[in-house]
Amino acid sequence: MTTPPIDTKQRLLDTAERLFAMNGFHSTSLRTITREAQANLAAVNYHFGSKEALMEAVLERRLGPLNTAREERLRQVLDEAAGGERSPLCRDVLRAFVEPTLRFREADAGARYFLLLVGRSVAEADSTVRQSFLRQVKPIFLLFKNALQLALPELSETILLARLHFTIGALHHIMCMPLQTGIAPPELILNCDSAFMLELLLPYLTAGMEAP
Amino acid sequence: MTTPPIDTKQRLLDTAERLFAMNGFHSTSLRTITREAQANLAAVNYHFGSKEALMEAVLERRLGPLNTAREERLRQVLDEAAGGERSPLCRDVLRAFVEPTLRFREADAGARYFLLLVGRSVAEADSTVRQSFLRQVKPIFLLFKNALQLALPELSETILLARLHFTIGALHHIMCMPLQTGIAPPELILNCDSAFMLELLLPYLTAGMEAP
DNA sequence: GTCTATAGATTGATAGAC
DNA sequence: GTCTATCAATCTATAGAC
Repeated sequence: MTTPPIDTKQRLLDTAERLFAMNGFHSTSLRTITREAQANLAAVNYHFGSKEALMEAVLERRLGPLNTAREERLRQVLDEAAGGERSPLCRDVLRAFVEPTLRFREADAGARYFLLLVGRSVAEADSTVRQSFLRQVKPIFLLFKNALQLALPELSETILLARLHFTIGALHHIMCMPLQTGIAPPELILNCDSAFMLELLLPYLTAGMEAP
Repeated sequence: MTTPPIDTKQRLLDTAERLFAMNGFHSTSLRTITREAQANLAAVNYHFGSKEALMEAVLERRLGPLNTAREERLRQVLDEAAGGERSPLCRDVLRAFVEPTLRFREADAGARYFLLLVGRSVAEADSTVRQSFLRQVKPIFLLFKNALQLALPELSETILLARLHFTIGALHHIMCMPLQTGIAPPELILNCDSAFMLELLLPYLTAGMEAP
């Protein structure tokens, strides 16, 4: 066979994921993507319809499974707590969000690029890209907001929402920084393993969320 | 006089600040900037030399004064503590960073756009823009890192650096979200006042930083 | 300093052969 | 599905008149 190891559509997704994450949506041209994916310039429009549809597909491919994993972990936590009628622990709820993310990060090299892309997509200035991302995370966001309200019933909704946003911000920021030069500490660079990162994140996020 | 109320250079800075913040560096063309600033297309290259130099100037104009204010507040905190030989309080160090930022936010409408731009610049995919921003915040970052090491001598440098990054992430995220639709809570939107925001931020950040 | 005009390059998208 | 060729629109930057 002279066909490449994986099909064109997959190669386009992998390449676009990496390039969008590293250089941004607007700075990455279809020419660059198709060249590096060893595909024809017209391939993106044939397989996806447009550059924006390609970005949407890049997000969807990984966000689907990741959010499913988060949802299942959260359900476990809630079931264990609601079997009795106790509230879930804040730390367990946070772990149900963070741990699948970090575990996901170790799946393959592309996943790491993807998380970099996610970290950047919230702050993305282009409204098409940002809205596409927000649309895909809104359901899981609301699920965790509700779980946290069970864990911390004494907090007003305003304070809880604000703290959830701080949490998301901290998490996304740390997924962005590792690939960057300069300010980021070497221990947090690309090769940092998930267990270590989780040990750094969980105490900080839990303490912040439970602050008086 | 038929000359406009403020000179062209200022109008270009104001307009670029707003458009870069709202739509991003790459999605904002010199044509759009000069049109909205009621200046000629060639004006940017005459006054600044290039589009990138314009961005650099936009960042410099506000980051200079803001960082000076942060530095002075930090010096006060350190002086009060070191006059005796006590360590500064973590909360006071954090407040020295956050409060000038929020106060700055109320100065004028442009400042609010600027903080949105700052929130986006850390995660910016374009390396020129990101590097330009990081270069301008690195000194103040190191100053606060040192102050926090005085406040929390029991933390290892790795943990402290990680937590400082989480803090920066939470702060920048919340400066980005307010102008966005969808997920952000209405209370955190554009019109949220600084005192309220400070009351939300400080307990969260302090608790996270001081976590066991 | 401000303007017009344009160079020079790059972009996303598509038509049509194979 | 893949390819070539190309369109039409965009962009930054600059040269040169006023």
